[in-house]
Amino acid sequence: MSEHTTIFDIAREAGVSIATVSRVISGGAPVRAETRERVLAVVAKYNFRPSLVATGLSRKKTHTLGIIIPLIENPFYSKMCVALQLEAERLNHSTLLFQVPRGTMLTQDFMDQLIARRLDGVIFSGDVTDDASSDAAVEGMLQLRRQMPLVAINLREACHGLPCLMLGLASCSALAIRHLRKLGHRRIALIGGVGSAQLTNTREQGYLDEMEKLGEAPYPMTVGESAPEGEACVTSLLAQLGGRARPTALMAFNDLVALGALRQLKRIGIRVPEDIALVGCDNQFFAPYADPPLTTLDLHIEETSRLAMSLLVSAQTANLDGFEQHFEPTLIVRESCGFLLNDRPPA
Amino acid sequence: MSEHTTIFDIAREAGVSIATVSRVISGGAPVRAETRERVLAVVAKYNFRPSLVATGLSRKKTHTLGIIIPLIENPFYSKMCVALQLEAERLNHSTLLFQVPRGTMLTQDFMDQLIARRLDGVIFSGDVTDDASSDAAVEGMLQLRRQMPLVAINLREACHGLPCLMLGLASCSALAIRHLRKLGHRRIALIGGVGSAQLTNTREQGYLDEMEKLGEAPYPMTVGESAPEGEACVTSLLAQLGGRARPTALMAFNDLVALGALRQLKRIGIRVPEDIALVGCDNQFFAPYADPPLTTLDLHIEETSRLAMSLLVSAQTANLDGFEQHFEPTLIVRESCGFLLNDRPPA
DNA sequence: CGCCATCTTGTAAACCTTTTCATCAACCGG
DNA sequence: CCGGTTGATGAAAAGGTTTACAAGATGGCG
Repeated sequence: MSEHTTIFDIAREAGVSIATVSRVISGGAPVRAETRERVLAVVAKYNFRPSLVATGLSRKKTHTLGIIIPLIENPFYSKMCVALQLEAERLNHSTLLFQVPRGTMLTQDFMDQLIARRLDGVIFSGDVTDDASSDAAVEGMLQLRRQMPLVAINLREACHGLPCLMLGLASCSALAIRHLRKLGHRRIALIGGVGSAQLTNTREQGYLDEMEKLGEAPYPMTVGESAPEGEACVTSLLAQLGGRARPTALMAFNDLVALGALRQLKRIGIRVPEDIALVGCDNQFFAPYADPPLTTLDLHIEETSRLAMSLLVSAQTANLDGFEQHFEPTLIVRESCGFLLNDRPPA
Repeated sequence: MSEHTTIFDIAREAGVSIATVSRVISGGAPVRAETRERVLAVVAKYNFRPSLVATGLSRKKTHTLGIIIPLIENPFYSKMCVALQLEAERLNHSTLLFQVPRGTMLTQDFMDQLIARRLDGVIFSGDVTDDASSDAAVEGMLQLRRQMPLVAINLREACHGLPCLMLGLASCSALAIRHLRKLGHRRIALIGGVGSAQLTNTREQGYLDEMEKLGEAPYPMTVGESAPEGEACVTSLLAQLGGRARPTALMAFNDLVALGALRQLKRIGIRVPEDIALVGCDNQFFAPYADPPLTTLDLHIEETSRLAMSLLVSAQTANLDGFEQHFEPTLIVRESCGFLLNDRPPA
């Protein structure tokens, strides 16, 4: 396309040196008022902006951040991505988007590419599937961090001083189960999950802990995080009951799984919440529109994401090693668990 | 962070000049086999990759593309974004994500920023709200195109030779209405929309045209594109009937609006599909999980997005002026419109 | 054996900024 | 009136790569 006007063009037309132009533009050093005006006029005339690739080279700051998530289409990550991008923009940075599917590890090639781009930092989010890829993921993050600031969202536990914001995944289960408990449920099953072997700060962990406190044996666990998988989960759960009484309440890994469960339950004639209670997770936009509207948990991703992003850009001057913060979910009560008489909202 | 190894380091250690290193890396020019091996060994040893900001400067190609959409959280754009990013990656490019809310025009500042980043191209998608911002958007795209390749997804009509992929938005309405017609409906209303004054290739246009062919007066139109707005739309539609018989079928602007409508209809005791048929649009992931599952239209966004992206990168060598392609939606029949007796799928 | 074409490699310019250092003028206090 | 600041500006280096051009070596051919 057309040639870009450079700082030389501006300098020539304004009758000054390029150093002076640079000074009036970046505004750091003193320039005589009259000179500044003259330069500014030419700058305005040509709508000149210094090439960010050139400034990137000389300043060693690209004003570009990376976002690494499994898949934008997952509404959980959509939310995160919206908040991250908007916050980055507010802080004068652009965001490069990368999707690396869950369970896929960060290849050396991928990381080299990030490094070659000289990003000012990177946000990494995405659970890990099993111990092998978990270790690989952590290894990858550590390697990346050696080259650029990194903050992780939703790491399971503090490790190697990686700056990290942890969503209260285990708390989700705890909150949900306590809620169900108050409504009189004891036979509670967890459906869906990511099938990881290491359980620290996962919904699985919270479920197991809370059931133990309750003195109830946990139900067999199933794997899945999408709506179709949610359907399969209830089928599979029901098939694995082996004589044990059917649960009176289901806790879904997320709202997607809950949606699938809802459909499958309906299909086989189990009513929600009359026959079985159901609680979702993530408070997705569609949760209020399920039938019945889903009781769910809000993980405050937007807030967390914003914080992660501002932390990341501050990391360019401050040291974030070992930074760590936990976020607690809040319960959103709708109708999928039924109500005690005095809890029922005014109709 | 740690200093990066540069081409100088490699050259020194391999005992050659930087030009030679560059040649073995980019592989264009002939290098003696033995020299190549020696350089490659050092490159491997340090895991060297040329800085993309430096190559960007000297080659005038950043291998970076921009994606401009209104809001990732909207599942329509999520889908698009997934496909765009993945395809770009496949073609060895990274994607910068920008969200500019619908109705907000591209500010000069924003565009200058894109230009300053020396992007290799940009994908623009996002309907426009009214004529003023539509003109502004077109103006913006034209200005951008003067500086870098651009392809638009879902422009309403060919204009000024902007390369453009058009989703068959009007066809959606036509397809939906013809389907409803076959099921015996004539009193059909459109709910939701973007409230634009210029109707070319919009669902509104298709609706109006098709109703005219049908010899039916169109129902008043409402505005909205989210689920909560969908609820409001049915309320507002019902309030504006003014004595006219209630429609027997509703066509929603998209699945989100349909979801909202479903909820509101249920609330006021109108059953779907028994009392009123409903068709959505976009075939979102949640459409099969609505109750009843939504009959909807698939716009083939993934395919379109992939094409848009590959077009964009090819645009760096080819001329795309005036390129234009239309995509036709396909109807996805589920249960929200009911069935003629012989159409009912096997239970 | 001399000349030309071919390979291989190095030097240096170009890409576009920022920033350090130097220069020069003006100004201040003594 | 002079040495020392201070302020404004330019020259040039640095940042990391690609590439046009030059140069040296090698081989073929007459």
